[in-house]
Amino acid sequence: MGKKKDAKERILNAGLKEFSSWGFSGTRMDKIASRAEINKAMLFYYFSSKENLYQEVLRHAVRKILPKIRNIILLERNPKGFLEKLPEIYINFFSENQDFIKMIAFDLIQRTDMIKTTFKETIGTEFHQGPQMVLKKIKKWYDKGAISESDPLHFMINIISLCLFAFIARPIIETIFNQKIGDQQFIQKRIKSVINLLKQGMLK
Amino acid sequence: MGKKKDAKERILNAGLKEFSSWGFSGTRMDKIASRAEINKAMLFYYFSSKENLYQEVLRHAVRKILPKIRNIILLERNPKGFLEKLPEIYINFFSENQDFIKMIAFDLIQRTDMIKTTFKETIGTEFHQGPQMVLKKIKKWYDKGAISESDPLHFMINIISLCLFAFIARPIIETIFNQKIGDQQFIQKRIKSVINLLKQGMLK
Amino acid sequence: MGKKKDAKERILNAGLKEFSSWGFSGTRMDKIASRAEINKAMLFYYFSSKENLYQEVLRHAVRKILPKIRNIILLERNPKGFLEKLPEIYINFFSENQDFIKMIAFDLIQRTDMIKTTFKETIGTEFHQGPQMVLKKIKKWYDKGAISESDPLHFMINIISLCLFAFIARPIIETIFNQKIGDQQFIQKRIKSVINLLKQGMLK
Amino acid sequence: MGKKKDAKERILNAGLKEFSSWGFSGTRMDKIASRAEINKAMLFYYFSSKENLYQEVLRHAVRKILPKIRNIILLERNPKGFLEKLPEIYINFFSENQDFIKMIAFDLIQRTDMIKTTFKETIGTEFHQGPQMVLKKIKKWYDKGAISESDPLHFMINIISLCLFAFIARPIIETIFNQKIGDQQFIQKRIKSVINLLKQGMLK
DNA sequence: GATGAATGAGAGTTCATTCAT
DNA sequence: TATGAATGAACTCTCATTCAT
Repeated sequence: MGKKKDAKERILNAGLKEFSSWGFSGTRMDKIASRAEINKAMLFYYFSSKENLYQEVLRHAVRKILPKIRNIILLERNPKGFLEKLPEIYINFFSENQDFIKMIAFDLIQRTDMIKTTFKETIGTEFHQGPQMVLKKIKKWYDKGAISESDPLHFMINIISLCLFAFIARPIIETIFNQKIGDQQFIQKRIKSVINLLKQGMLK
Repeated sequence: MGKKKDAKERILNAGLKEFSSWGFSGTRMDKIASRAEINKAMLFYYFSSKENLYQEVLRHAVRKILPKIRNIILLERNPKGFLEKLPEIYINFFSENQDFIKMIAFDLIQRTDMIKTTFKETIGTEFHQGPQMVLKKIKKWYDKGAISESDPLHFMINIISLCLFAFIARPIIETIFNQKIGDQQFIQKRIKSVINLLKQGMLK
Repeated sequence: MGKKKDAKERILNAGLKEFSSWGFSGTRMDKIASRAEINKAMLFYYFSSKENLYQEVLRHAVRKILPKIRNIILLERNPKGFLEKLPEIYINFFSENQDFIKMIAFDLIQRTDMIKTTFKETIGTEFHQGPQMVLKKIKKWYDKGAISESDPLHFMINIISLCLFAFIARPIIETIFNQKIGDQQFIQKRIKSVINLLKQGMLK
Repeated sequence: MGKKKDAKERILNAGLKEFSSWGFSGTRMDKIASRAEINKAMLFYYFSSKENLYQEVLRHAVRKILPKIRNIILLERNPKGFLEKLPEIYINFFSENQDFIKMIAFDLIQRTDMIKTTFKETIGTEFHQGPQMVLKKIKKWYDKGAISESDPLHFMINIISLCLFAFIARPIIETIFNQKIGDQQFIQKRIKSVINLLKQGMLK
């Protein structure tokens, strides 16, 4: 019984690695199979098609990640705490789950509809009306005069942009500014810089 | 008006459109050919391989874009002006050149080395020591007490993240927050939000 | 009776037929496939490329043939027997393996290095120091005054030329001298003529 | 006027080099063009197709060669002179015209009918009934008891085999016997060996 | 569940040949 | 004559998918 679950899990992990490295069309079923140490035909036995495997991998990853994010977003009641805690959690999380980020990034660029659906599904079951509630909460903060950004959407976009973008663009940043970005060091600095900017820039 | 000489240019444009939509392996040479209204064999006549065409498209795009960006970065002497002008120029530029952004994004995720090379080449000839000079300038601003971010690199990353990320992540933002992002409207708001955040958050 | 295991063998045979008829570039993978009664993709499944298939066919043929030749060459101890037996064996062998001859001939003319390598490999494992020993043996015959040709290399070249060349040049001979060469009849005469010439011409 | 003839001649020479190196299907029109320092379209202007160019090259070469050969064959009246002179002339000639030999060899293996035709044509106009007369002459020698080979055809095949084969098979001989064949040295030895063998082996 | 062999549709690439000028 | 661009058919090779065992 253990072996079976193993196989599916191994395939999903292998799929994540491959899809995140090569994108959908760049990924080869052979490579997933050999990475998962499984016969190629078994991929189809378990997941019936590349398309479907892709979606399952995405779903699997999204499902693993969303819960970790929603709590902070939903529970934190005051903006200062929000802006102090979110970046740390996000940045650490992203830096530890770069495969996942890459896969989503690929998907965002290319297959708009699929990730929309996947998120909707997962949000639907996991999140309920989370996002709307977050926006409402932020709106209230603004109405109370606690923050300076009037549009809750841009409030969130600002946060996410600052936390996430560096991980996608790192190679180009390294090239342009000719600076090797050391892992841990960079991440700690990034967290501090983002928190400072957000607090000074959006709190009143 | 040289229909003939056009061919190369037409191929490069078609290539940009296709590669930016489908990534490297997802792109079909047939589609590039028909988009460029040209016989498929001509692609190979001019560019000898898909790989090479891809690189040329990237190079072509980078070469077209870098010059437009460098002036503002290099010329502006005071941080307030810098933070007021850059976001507008960047965001407008990105929103008008989404193909290019997508293509670079694809490449960033997947083929780190190639884009590094391409940028180095182009920066080498176009930019000279621009990036280093920018970092020095920012450092000086900090030393004079004009800005609050001590690390020039993160100063720049903050700016670029806020300007660029929204264009990549738009579909997911639309989904999560269930809001259709109207083009012009969104862009104008984005510019304002970013400028506010940056000025309030990083100027002293 | 293993239809499956046959596949590789069938491909090698079909490859020999086609390559020997059309040369490397003249040969079509489709034709090999259909001659082997196999899906075209299987060629690549088993042999990965045309180039590689070609080499395997060559290797396969060389490996099949060398052993049959070496025994006579190595075992025969006196020159009279040598010159009487060799031509018969060679000529019969060549006439029954014309595909192989043609393929090697093609290769000789065109791709010198490859066949060198293939022979070296096969000789290395099958033949050990056979050729050198043969030359030494012939040298001894000359030293004892048993043969008139002082150079062992030309001794061997003479034999091989007389046995092999007619099979390559048959069409041109037929044309020039306007004589249809009947198979069995021609071969028997050829054997006799060669043996006579060699014995009378090189034995003392 | 000079330039024009130049072009055709240059193409024919380039064609000989290429066809003799790569065979018919292995030869690329592009390479012939660039070797002849001429635009590719001009090949077709002058020779209308690859097939036709090939035949012209063959014809051109055959026409250049046959006359040089026929005189000795036809004029020499006694077998001793015949067997002494022919090998030297043949071997020298072959060693100086290896391209031609290779091209014919390719053709022999592959496109039997074409070279038959080409030879017939050229023999028809240049040679008249030469070959038949040679065979008759040899027959007479045998009837007079001057030679030991009763079949004139094999008499000729023996000569040609010994003179020509070494030039085709040189690479394989070098490999098998692990001996580098020095050009001039080898040729002189070859001539001597062949003459000795033929005289001792076929003269009475 | 598991495997190696098989398949068909299509991808990138090549090449002789032709066109426009 | 001469050239660079253009074309279409064919070729090698790939890959998701299925079959037989």
